[in-house]
Amino acid sequence: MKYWLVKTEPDECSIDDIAKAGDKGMVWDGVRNYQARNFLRDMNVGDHVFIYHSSCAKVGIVGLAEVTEEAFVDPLQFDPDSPYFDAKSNPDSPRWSAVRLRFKQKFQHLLALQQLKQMPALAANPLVQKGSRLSVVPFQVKEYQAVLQQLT
DNA sequence: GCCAACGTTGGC
DNA sequence: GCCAACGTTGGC
Repeated sequence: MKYWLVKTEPDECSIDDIAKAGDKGMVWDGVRNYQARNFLRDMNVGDHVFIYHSSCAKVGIVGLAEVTEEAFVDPLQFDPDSPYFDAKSNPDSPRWSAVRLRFKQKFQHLLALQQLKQMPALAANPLVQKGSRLSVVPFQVKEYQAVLQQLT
């Protein structure tokens, strides 16, 4: 099993929205960065995924989800009405992928970016590095465990 | 709203 | 292949 973190703007899709989606989970689409896409494609069913709220008042890790469907073609890239439409994506070899995520839990407290930056276990993680804009971030087992420990 | 840092595009 | 210009991300 692998561990990840995905960023989301709570105005668009918050941890509560993921919770509301229930057991069917929700399609995690709209990723338009190659490095992030490649990480999406590395996800396997059962992997754990931290949910991180970005571009908002309370930035940080808010909950946990799991992968319920491995990478498939992101439909929005072929939808001209979508902000995620990509005219240059070839249907014979689609550029962008999506996964399906299902809610596991919402943490009682936010683990703020400020706190994450102070954790030695996360020092090497792209999430806390200056200028990093990666929206899908891999977590090492020890990084994952350190986050969970910080939450208890 | 500001702006630093980054990724992508496209001319050459 | 270089690199300037541009658009986007995301913390503050």
